[in-house]
Amino acid sequence: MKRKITIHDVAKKAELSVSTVSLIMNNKPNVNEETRRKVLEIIRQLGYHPLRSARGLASQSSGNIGFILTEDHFSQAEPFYTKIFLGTEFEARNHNFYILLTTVGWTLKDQSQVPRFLLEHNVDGVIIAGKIGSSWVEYIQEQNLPLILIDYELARHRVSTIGMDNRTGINLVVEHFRTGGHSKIGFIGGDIRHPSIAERFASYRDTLASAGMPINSRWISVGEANTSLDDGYEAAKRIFSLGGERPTAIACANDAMALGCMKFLKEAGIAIPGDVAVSGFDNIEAGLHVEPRLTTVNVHREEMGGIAVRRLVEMIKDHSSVITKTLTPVELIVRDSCGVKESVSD
Amino acid sequence: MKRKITIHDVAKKAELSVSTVSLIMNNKPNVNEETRRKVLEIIRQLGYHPLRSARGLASQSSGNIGFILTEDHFSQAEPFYTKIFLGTEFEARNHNFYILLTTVGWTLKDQSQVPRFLLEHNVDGVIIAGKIGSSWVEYIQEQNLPLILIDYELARHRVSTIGMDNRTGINLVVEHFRTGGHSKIGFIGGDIRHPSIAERFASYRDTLASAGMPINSRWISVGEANTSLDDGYEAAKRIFSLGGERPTAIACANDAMALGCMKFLKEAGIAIPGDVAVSGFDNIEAGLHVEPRLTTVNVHREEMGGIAVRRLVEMIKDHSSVITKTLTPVELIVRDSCGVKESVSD
DNA sequence: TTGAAAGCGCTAACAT
DNA sequence: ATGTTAGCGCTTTCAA
Repeated sequence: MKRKITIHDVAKKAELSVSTVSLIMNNKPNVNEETRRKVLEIIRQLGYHPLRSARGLASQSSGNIGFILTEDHFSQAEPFYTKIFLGTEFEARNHNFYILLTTVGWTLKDQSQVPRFLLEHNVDGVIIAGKIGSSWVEYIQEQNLPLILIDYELARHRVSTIGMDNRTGINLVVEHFRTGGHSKIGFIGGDIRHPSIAERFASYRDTLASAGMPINSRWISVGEANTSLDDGYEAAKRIFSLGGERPTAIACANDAMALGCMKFLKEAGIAIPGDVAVSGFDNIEAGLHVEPRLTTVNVHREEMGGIAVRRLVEMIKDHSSVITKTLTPVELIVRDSCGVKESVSD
Repeated sequence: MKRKITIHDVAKKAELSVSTVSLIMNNKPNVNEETRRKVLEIIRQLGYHPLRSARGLASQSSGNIGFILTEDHFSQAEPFYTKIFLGTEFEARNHNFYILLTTVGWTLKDQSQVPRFLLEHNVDGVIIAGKIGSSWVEYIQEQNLPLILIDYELARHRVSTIGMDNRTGINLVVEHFRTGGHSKIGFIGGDIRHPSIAERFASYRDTLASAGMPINSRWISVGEANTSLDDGYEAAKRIFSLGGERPTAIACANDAMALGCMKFLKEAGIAIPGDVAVSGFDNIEAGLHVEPRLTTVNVHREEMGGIAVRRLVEMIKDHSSVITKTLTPVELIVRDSCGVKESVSD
């Protein structure tokens, strides 16, 4: 049984002390270049690799990043947050970190709910994706752990965030409708308490206002409990059950609700985009498969995860606690549900 | 600055030695019940939690499970393997393990390709999902690491696997077509070298044969390089470009290819299911959004991941190296693309 | 049933 | 620039 190769084996073969080898393993300065080269070569020959748990114990670091998602976000059919998670996994490799994933309840009620990776000091920093109770943010900050929020923010907390350019996204949509000849544009928002949704709604209003277009509250539905397909369906039903003038276009705050909206319109015999144009936000897979294909706003989900990891690794390494807010860009994707051809010029 | 609570703090407060506390932490026998209770209570009071890396170093175990995916499986648009991965994440929590994910190339070419978690002994076992080069299996087995394959197997290697009941799945599809009045049933297989696809193809032939139905090689396409939507499209084009009698139903070996097949048929002006019925396999999200909605076979992806973790944890804890092959059940999901209503009786 | 003590393999002060 | 050494916090023989 061949024993595992340790740092001592390397030191012995190099006729040096373990501390020198350790310095080299960790790319520390103050090492003779020749020595470094020699040791590196011996390490290669021996196939030496330091044991993660030994490094962890000695250096009080785990090499892991915790990723926290609320249970309902995790179990969503549409893998919006899953994509973000995979983006973190991918980027983490470039920094020699691994991601530990866990789901939690909405708020931190008692100690038994705390993820094991926090209790066992098995992560060096934490990423939280999506809307979550502030108690979690507070708990993690009390542990002095670097923290990043993705697609969420808490006004009353100093915490770095990665978001997306919601305002520009909806602005592009509404402008696209407007230049395509629409003047009666509605909005389906779902749960307006989510910061991203609120921004999208605000941008809808601002864009209409600055274009001098009418805002009709009967074309707007933002009071749903959530932002699911069913919420979109119900919202559309609400808007189109009202008498009076109807909108000719509906900007939905996400693709799921846009799909629900389309479902209702189809059932009601309202033609898309003939009678009513529809747009979404997020660019989920399903939007490609519906008939007509959904016009939407693309969000770079994997990249958001990647950026979060890069920022977090910075925070871990530099011990810097500068608060940053990063916005990732979005772009309009014109497909068939909006009935407006993309103009050649801008 | 309040120091971290260690096992010594617990021992001191309990007026016992650390070894006794350790025994209790690890649920070992030969401890006085009263002592155990007392210590447990003190642990609770102190809010003590052992440091993962310290346990790891002392016990030569990491508390992690490695999950390996080939790069192309990872980056697939349709999250088939992602679902399996999330299933492992979920189940791992029940066993106090975390999952470390990594992607690798098709074959293990040189040492620098080996995932860091293997080199650093940072996993206690490994799960591989999907088709992969045998060199990886060999490497991991050389390390004496417990290993499970999901949705793949290697005839020449002794390794435990988790699969799905491919034969029953296709059997249900073909029988459904047959009892619905179809007698000319084709098959689109894509990359027949994948064991799951091969089983589905075999089941297609067997079912037709035992029903005494004709097998027409011109209704079959199994020579594609892959199993993507495009492969399905090309396969359908091939089949329907041939002269002579055409099939009235096509069983596709997965949903992606079924979608591609439908795309071709639509473009060719062939009605679904009026002229040709289509079925898939896997039950991916997109099948719900196409028009007509896709009849398919449901596969319990998350559960496959969960079962893999349970088996692997057994292997880790018992040091048992019994080889098992587990099949998860599947079920037919009748929707609109097959034009056959589900019969009330069986 | 409990305790003493020797590591596990590495990092990081401190010394040279 | 390199070496010595004391831990990091836990598990695990072995002894009592």
